[in-house]
Amino acid sequence: MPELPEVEAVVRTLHPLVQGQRIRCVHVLHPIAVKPQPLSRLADLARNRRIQRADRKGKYVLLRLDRGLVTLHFKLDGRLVWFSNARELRERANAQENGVHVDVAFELEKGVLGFSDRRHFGRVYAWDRFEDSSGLASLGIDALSRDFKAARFREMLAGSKRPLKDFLMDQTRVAGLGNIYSGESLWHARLDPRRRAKSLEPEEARRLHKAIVSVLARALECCLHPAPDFRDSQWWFQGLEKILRVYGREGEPCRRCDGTIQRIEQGGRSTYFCRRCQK
DNA sequence: CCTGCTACCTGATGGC
DNA sequence: TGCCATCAGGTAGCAG
Repeated sequence: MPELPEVEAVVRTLHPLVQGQRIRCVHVLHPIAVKPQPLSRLADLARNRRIQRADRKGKYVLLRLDRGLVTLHFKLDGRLVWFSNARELRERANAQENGVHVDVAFELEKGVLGFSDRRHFGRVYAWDRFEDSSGLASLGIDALSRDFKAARFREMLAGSKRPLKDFLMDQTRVAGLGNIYSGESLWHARLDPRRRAKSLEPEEARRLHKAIVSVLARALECCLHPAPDFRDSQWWFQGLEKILRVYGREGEPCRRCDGTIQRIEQGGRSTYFCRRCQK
């Protein structure tokens, strides 16, 4: 489950399900999901703790406990699943029939929250304090937060010679954009992804800031309708295609000019853009 | 400090 | 059909 809007939608759905609940038991069904932390670390920290709230920073989901916190990162394919009770978890988790892949499960007073990632890139970690997680502690300004302001963004751009696409993907500067929405934002701002960040004129920087904010807002709306449903194993975000202007459209016509969408590689990832109108 | 590259995994898809 | 190559919405860790 990829970028910031998807994670935000998940957290908004998750929060009312778990707030105030005590974690009765933690099951690590696929130990790779907690590596490299010691196997017992998660259960030791989380068992019998109460979840004060579920929230989000960048693409991380946080379960803030009455002591310590749990972080979940979905990487490319991770997701949440929900079971009514421990019995349903036992019967269905990683079962042949009617089975659901589950890596880690938190048995709550009411319901069971599961973390699932067949690809095993995703991770679930336990921390005493927020700052102990280097990934979390190094995150930059959250792209959906009020602190993400045009003036500040312009200063950050001015301090980097990296290509715009790489700059936007860097979570230590602006947290939340990934491969899809960084490319979409650059298309909306009519900027060439290969341009050096510091080469932007003030007006271009403002345009990019505005594009990021509006792309994320539209994507979040889309992710909330319909809202995530952790009970439905088929559930996934619907209708994202209709808001995407360039992603995955190599060889197809640009939606703004007579150009054709190209695919290039940047930092080992695919970038889609229109050479004709993105300058 | 900054940057670029690779590894980490599994599954879907398309060409032959 | 089978086999192989390529691709996938992310980040940590490492070398230079």
